[in-house]
Amino acid sequence: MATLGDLERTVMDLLWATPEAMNANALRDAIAEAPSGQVGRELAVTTVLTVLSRLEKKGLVERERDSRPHRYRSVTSREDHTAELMHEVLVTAPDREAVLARFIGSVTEAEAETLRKLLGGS
Amino acid sequence: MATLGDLERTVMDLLWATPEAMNANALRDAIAEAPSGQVGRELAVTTVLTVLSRLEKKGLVERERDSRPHRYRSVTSREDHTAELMHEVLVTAPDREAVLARFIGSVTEAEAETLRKLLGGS
DNA sequence: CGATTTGTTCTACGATGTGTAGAAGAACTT
DNA sequence: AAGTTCTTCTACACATCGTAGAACAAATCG
Repeated sequence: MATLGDLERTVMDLLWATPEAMNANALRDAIAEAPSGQVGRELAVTTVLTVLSRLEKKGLVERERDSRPHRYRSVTSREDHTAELMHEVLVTAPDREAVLARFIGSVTEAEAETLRKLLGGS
Repeated sequence: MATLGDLERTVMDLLWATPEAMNANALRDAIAEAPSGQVGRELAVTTVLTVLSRLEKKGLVERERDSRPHRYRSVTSREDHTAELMHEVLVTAPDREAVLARFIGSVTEAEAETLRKLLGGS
């Protein structure tokens, strides 16, 4: 289960929020600009680069090696990634139907409505 | 996100599979008896106890302190726990509806059918 | 009750993951 | 070629987890 650290998470949030690829400096600045309510996140660029390398190794990020300040981009959308994670969690249990039953009880009515629509045909 | 280690996971699986509370020795033996395909898991009882304490601190396990060989029991069912985890994952994304849409695409037809039934009335 | 056995808690160490960043190396700009 | 800008290497501290011995507590047996 690919669980992310705080900084890794922050970086992914920024990359997910930005369609274009970003370089390490832009990320560094974005993190400094009150990204998630944190105060004083004046990180060294190398810190950001380290995290990006780790995220790349985890397959969450890919980089354009040709453009000189390398530019980084998330491999999947946040939604895809989250859905995939949810599925990974689901399949850890032998009785998936039972899990889904409990799960349904925890979503809001609006979400339930969405699910009904999505499940409509088939 | 409470992510479990391998041994922690093995212990939880055993506790989840057993309705009655178990003591550390019984768990130790159960782990030794080819619990998950592993070979040679001849653990010391203290190892099991340490893991149980950690699981207790994480709120996944509770113990009967009065019965002398303390007996341990999972606090929630595996299904509840898994569903809760799925929900935790879901709410990490701002656009939950989009996540659900992706998620639906990843479940089997049987599971989709279950969901339809569960969502039926409202 | 004192000794032995059984069970629990404390302490600890190695491995791995993560936040953090300096030092060293590579590449681009004049 | 020299300086500037980036990237990669190396490193360290801290947390988590697997693992278990040592120390301490409780029950049991003579």
